[in-house]
Amino acid sequence: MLAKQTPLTKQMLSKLLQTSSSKPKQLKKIHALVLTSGLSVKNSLLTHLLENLTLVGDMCYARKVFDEMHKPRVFLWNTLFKGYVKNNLPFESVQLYKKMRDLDTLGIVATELVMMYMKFGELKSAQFLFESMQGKDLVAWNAFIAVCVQTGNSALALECYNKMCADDAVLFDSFTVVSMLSACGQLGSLEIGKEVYDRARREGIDCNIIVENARLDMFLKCGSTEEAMVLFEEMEQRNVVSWSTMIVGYAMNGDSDEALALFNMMQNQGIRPNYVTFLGVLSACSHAGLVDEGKKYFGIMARSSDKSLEPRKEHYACMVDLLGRSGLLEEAYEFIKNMPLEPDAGIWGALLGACAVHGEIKLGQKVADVLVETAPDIGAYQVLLSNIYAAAGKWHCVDKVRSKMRKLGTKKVAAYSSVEFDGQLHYFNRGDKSHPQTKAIYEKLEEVLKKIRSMGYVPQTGSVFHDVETEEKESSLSHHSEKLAIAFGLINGRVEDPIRVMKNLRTCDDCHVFAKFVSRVTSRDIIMRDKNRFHHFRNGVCSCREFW
DNA sequence: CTAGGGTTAG
Repeated sequence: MLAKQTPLTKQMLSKLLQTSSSKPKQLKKIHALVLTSGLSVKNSLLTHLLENLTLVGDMCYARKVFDEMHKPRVFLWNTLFKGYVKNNLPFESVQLYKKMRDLDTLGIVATELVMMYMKFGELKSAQFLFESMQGKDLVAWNAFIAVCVQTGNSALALECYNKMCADDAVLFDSFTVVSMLSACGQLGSLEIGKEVYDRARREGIDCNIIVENARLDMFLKCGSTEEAMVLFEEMEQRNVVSWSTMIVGYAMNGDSDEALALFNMMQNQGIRPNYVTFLGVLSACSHAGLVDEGKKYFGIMARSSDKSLEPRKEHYACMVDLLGRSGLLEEAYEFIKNMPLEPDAGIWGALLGACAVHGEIKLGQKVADVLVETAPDIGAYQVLLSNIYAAAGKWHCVDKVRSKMRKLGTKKVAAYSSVEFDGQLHYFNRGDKSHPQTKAIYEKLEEVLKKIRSMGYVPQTGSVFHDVETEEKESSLSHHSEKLAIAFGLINGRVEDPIRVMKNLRTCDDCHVFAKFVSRVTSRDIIMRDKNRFHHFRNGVCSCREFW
């Protein structure tokens, strides 16, 4: 009764729409109320309704409401698109996109949508939409390339860059260059990275500090600390990102002394370190086993009056890594238990990694149990646990972990290595026979194995995690992806150039020993990047000094 | 009312 007599006001409707968020039926009722209220229906009033409908997933009704709107603004299109993304309806969104095609808001919304798909892990949808976009402008191309790199799809970014270069309608700019240098760093593609940069120079693109920082990072991620240092010294300006890039890069390349020296120089020059800088410093300590120094720097952060330098989860993970790697497993465990932040999978993962390095079964098991709860979908942790069991010869436990993984559908990431040659990346899996030079590669491998065996190389069968006979273990080991990659490098590269091998996972003991021997008998430098760090092999010695 | 792209770390 009362409701009928009380005139419905905009404020009331707006309130109503804001508070009722989760019941589709209620939302439809309110919509009816809006339509019959006689109030002039403004888009702003319908915005909440649209948002709520997309939240509850009633996209059909959301579309109906949207179609009733008068000249919807960009953000309203966006709301609907976001709804489609969230409810995983790529085809509807493309349909909507086609409708939008005649309007001038086209590019902006579609670009944002493509990025959103990528960030949701919907690679196929993102590609589908991106390719359906007609007359893409520079920003659209750049956005796609950038988001590819950000989501770890650098190979796709490279592909896209080539397509963009082939398209006469767009020219690239410094944004493109930065993303591409970043992509080349990820891929370990030194030649292509240089090519991109040289082309930018030729075409008169303004190579500002961001471009140079990206190039610096590219050199370091490709293991070329020499070129990075030359560039760093030549740079007209250096900001905190330049310094941090150097510190992080040198730490990753195993030169902790240089990393810490850079940190001191930076402070002497009055550049304030930020939290990323400290991540580099801590990781430098970690890779060199400098426990006391690491604690010192962590203490500096914790005591700093600068709020932005308060240790974050990543710093705690670094400390766990530092303690654990140095064999202080119990201390690392206590450190986690006492930390003021909620430990995440990355922190527990660091401890599990350390348990694996030191063959610590009991603690490893405990940590793995925690990780099954917090990150059941990350196969790497289960693999670590199973490796710990395997190293101790507890094969029935290995089987248990494996069958559990099978039951949960947890996937292992397959190991692969790559080597760049002649501006082209060559990929190898374990036991790979797909490369056109397969025959020559395996012959080279045999030849080298024979030579280094006579010099005392013994396969480290301890790093085979299957319960098989020794002979089988050796043959399984000898075809690891990094060995194939090294053999490929021996055949193809110039003798004076190092062989740069990029591996997606941690390398094994045997491949590490193998690379040392090979660097000695062939007099070639081998630079190997694994998931954690670089190993620079020269004349039978590795830069890591056996601590990794 | 605003609203698409870039560097270090994860």
